[in-house]
Amino acid sequence: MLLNPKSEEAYNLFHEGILALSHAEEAGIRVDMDYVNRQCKILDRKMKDLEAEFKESRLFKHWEHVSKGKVNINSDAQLRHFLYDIKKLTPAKLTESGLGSTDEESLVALDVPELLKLIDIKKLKKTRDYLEGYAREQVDGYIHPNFNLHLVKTYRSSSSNPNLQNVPKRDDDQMKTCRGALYPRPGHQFVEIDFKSIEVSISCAYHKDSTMIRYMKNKDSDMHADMAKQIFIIDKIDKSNPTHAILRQSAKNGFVFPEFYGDYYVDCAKIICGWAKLPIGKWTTGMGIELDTSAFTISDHLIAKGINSYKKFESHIEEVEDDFWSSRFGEYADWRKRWWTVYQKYGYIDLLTGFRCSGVMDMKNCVNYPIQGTSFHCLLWSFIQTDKWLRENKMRSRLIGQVHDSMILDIHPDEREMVIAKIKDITCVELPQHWQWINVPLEVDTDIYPVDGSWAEKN
DNA sequence: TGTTCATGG
DNA sequence: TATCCATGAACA
Repeated sequence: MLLNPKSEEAYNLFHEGILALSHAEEAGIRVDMDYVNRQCKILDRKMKDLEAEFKESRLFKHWEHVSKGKVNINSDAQLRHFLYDIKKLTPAKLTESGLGSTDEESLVALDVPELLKLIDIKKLKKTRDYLEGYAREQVDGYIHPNFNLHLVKTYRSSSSNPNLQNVPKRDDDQMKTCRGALYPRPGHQFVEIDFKSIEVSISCAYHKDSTMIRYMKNKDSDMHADMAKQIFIIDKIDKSNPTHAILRQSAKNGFVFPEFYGDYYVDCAKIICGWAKLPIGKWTTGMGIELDTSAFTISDHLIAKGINSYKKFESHIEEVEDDFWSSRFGEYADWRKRWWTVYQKYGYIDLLTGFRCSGVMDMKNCVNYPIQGTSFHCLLWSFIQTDKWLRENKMRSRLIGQVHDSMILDIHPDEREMVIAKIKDITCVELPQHWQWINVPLEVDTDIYPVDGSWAEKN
């Protein structure tokens, strides 16, 4: 990737940035190697047991028979051949190159119970890979993840050896096993500070859409709840109601974000149904998540509103999409068109932070790169100021890493409140003063871990 | 070396 | 015209 800063300020951001990141690399993160060794043994045992069970199954015996006894259960190519060529099952989806997919979603869709064991084995193996990485990379009980600024075409960072930016978090078992290996220095505690929806905030600096700016400025408004109301045709979203929370999540992760990144109604309808547990095929009453306390489900509700088939739901989402881009966020849509036109004319686009993206881009790249890069630059600028402040004030606390929109610190408890207050000032006050094109308030979330607690022990 | 899969934002 | 950006392992 070619770094192309077009201003002294852009150059300086990365120059100071890589120095600050190198301080975090030098500090490193403590690894409990006894724990790593114990967990690896436990994982090995679980994988061995599952593999033995899998090899007892009729499915495996058939596989073994047709492959002349040379089955490699780690080979997706062999599994694909067996499932889709030999057993003639129909793949739920295809890969990029048009072959039958063997990812978790596709295997689950085949509804073959034995394959669930295979999925579990793969998951345990993946977990083990993280632990092996820590064992391989640790020096005197500390890992020193690299943070790179020269590898990503959007001008984000990346991390490697080991990668600190993709440590499991969503799956509780994987999260506990992997993050449970990593500790702060003795007597210290982890603190993570992350920007709330930074990409949405930064998108406002580019498109200046008045409706979206209102959403970001007004704490009582909630874009995702409003979309949930429109998508599911309900009057009100009460976030404290667990069912409503799922509907809001469906709207956020199945419609709003996919639309921002360039997806369209056909795929959005599918994702939303995944969240709401509605089938893509035939619809009847009594399907999907339950609304309220009765056995009244989301399908009952939608059918009562006239959406009595999946196809009708898809058309409904098409209308929601049309309204989303032509009415609700019309100024955002206009900006995307203008931005794409500029790229087609000049062959490049310039970020508000002074970096230039060029090379082959499609429209989605053109409208997403500047937002992704600039959002990270907000984190990087804050990281640099925090690093300077901690060093100038001879603090015992230090920055140890960064995950795109969050800073990770190893903090001495006596300094905790002062450090957190300073970082809140840097991120939410100093940063918008430094870059005056930031046109909505910025907010952060703070996660405080116990003293001497691992990265798995979030409160 | 390219593809596919899994993990994160 | 159909979700953006990464790293890393394993296989063919």
